[in-house]
Amino acid sequence: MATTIKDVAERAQVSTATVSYVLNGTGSVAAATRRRVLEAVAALSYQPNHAARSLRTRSRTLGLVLPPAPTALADPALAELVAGLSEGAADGGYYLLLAAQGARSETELGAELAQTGRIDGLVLLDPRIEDERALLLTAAGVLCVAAGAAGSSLPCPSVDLDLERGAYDATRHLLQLGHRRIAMIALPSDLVGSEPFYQGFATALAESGCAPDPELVVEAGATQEAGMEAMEELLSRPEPPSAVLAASDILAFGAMHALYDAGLAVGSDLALVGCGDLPLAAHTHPPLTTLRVPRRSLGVALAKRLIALIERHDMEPQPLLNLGLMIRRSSAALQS
Amino acid sequence: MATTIKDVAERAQVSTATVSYVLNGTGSVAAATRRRVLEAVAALSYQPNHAARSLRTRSRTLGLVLPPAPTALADPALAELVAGLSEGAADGGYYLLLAAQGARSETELGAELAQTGRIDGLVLLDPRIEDERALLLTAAGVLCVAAGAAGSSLPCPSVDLDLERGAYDATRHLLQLGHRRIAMIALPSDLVGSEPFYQGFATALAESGCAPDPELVVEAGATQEAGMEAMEELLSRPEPPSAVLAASDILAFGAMHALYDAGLAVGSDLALVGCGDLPLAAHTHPPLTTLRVPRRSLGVALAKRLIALIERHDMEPQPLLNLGLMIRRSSAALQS
DNA sequence: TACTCTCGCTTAATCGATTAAGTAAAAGTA
DNA sequence: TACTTTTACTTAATCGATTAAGCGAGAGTA
Repeated sequence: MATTIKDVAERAQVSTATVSYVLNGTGSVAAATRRRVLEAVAALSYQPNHAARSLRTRSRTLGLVLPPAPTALADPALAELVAGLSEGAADGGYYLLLAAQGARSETELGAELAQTGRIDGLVLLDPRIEDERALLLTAAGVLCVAAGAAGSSLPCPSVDLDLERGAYDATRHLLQLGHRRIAMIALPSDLVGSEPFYQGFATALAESGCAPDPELVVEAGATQEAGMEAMEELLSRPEPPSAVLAASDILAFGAMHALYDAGLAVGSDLALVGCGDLPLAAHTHPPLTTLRVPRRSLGVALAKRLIALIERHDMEPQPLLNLGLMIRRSSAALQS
Repeated sequence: MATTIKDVAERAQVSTATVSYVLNGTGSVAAATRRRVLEAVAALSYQPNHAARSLRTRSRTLGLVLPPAPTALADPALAELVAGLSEGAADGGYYLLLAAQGARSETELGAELAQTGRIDGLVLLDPRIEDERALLLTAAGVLCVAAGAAGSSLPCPSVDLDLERGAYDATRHLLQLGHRRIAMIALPSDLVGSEPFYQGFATALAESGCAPDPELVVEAGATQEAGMEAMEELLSRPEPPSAVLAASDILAFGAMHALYDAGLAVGSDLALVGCGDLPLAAHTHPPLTTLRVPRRSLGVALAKRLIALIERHDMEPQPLLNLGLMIRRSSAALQS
């Protein structure tokens, strides 16, 4: 039998209410009594029952709905984020509940988890502009935070990456290497991150006097195949680029593939920069220059933001998380 | 306000007990009444409160303690397994609770989660021989399953990979390519998987008449560095191997590094086979021949096994999960 | 002195489900 | 017919915590 608050109360010669007051720091308890209670707690190694507690209060659990079948390559990103989430949750005395999205939509699942009191709040990944999930869940009273991008008008708080600055830095890097015809392979434009990323790219170009050529900006999907096709498209331009910024590593991997097929050497013939710094990025040939996303920190920050929302703490607005440019051999100085 | 069983009872003109009987399929309820209840449930889109339910019964939650700071490279493996776990949990009406291991040991955390009724059972990864966690937790009455290897004498059930067969197949593959001096880089020998893996290796060699040379079997750690050092050691032998079987992809990556440093071409100068089929394995140069571990299925099977244990279902012993040999360019026919 | 507060506790209601025990009516049995 | 049994429910106890309400005793105030 697990020890209950009753056992503790008996041993400490007080009522269960007093034990609860001591443990929660509510109520007023004499120092001597408090000590007796704490001794009893320690002696019995008492841990309050979760169900009983959350029947009256919160469940102290954050939720995350896993994408139906994560692309193998995308996994490390998720894993790191999840690790961060559960770390941030733990710091605040929370746990992380993972739900596999089966037949039901993320929205339905999230709503159910919240309504049954299993979770106190939900983390939304890859938010989109006018994100339907965020709208419906927030309307249903489910607390949410999104892993977003600054300036997005989501109905819920978000923790934001400075994608604009990241793209700016990456583009500056290419400019400094002497490139002028710089292309961009973009993610679907309805992802909240797409706009700021493009902005950073465009700003850097504008500053150096070369306006972005619409011919050299291709919106792709999110898969490696999409990156490959986008690269092929860029290569078929009358004046192909000498450098390419891809909005994700996955897209960059696809682009590398297309370049390989075209007999072009990444690095020397064409500079390529990705975004994400997946583990794979350091191991391609040549290793991929890319923007490192602090995924673990992002996870931690998301958890903390959500907990603050749940507990109605005020929270100073969080700074944008910076992406660091990892310079590797896929981006080299312009030849010829 | 969330709708409760009381609301449903009122609307269906029955007592809350009847509603509970209908929903749980216990008790005997007239068809007409059952229909009225189900209608009310649907009309109010009622979902039983989790805390209240698990106060009387189980929490329908499986637990997993995350390693403190997962190696970046090892992550994709974990991610896929976790996806499988939560899928398997969902199939059985369970969810997956993730706990970040902070200062406290996995054993302590697991015991707490179980004792507070947050989880009904725990999944143990990378079990070792005489695994302390499994021993202590099982002794404390915490239900566990381990991702193990056949024949291991863990105090809890496990779902097993056929590592012996996998290593056998991989070694056969190398033998068929004409290799005779085949080395093995092993994982720490206290992991339950190490012994069967070596057995498979040794059996294949014995069958073809060449006994394993103790000089060519190196026990390494689990990191890439360990793999690199092990490979260096093998290369320093008077008669170095022409082929190497590494017990994990990570070790193989390290080995590739060492080979690269030694100026040897993987594939042509020396054949290399890994185990795990991490996403990275298909993208190394040359791509790594490796044993694919069905991580998702393993996760699903672990969840199902644990749920059976929790619900005291008898379960026919599960077959070993097979590893498939993914033949890539790192293993080629013996030169000269 | 008489009154009001505050302190330190206890009693008991409560959260929302499950389930043992009880009961009236219908069905089966002798 | 008179009984047992089964069916289809209801009532109320229960899980283990939190917390509002209550209550003496001692301190503070007029």
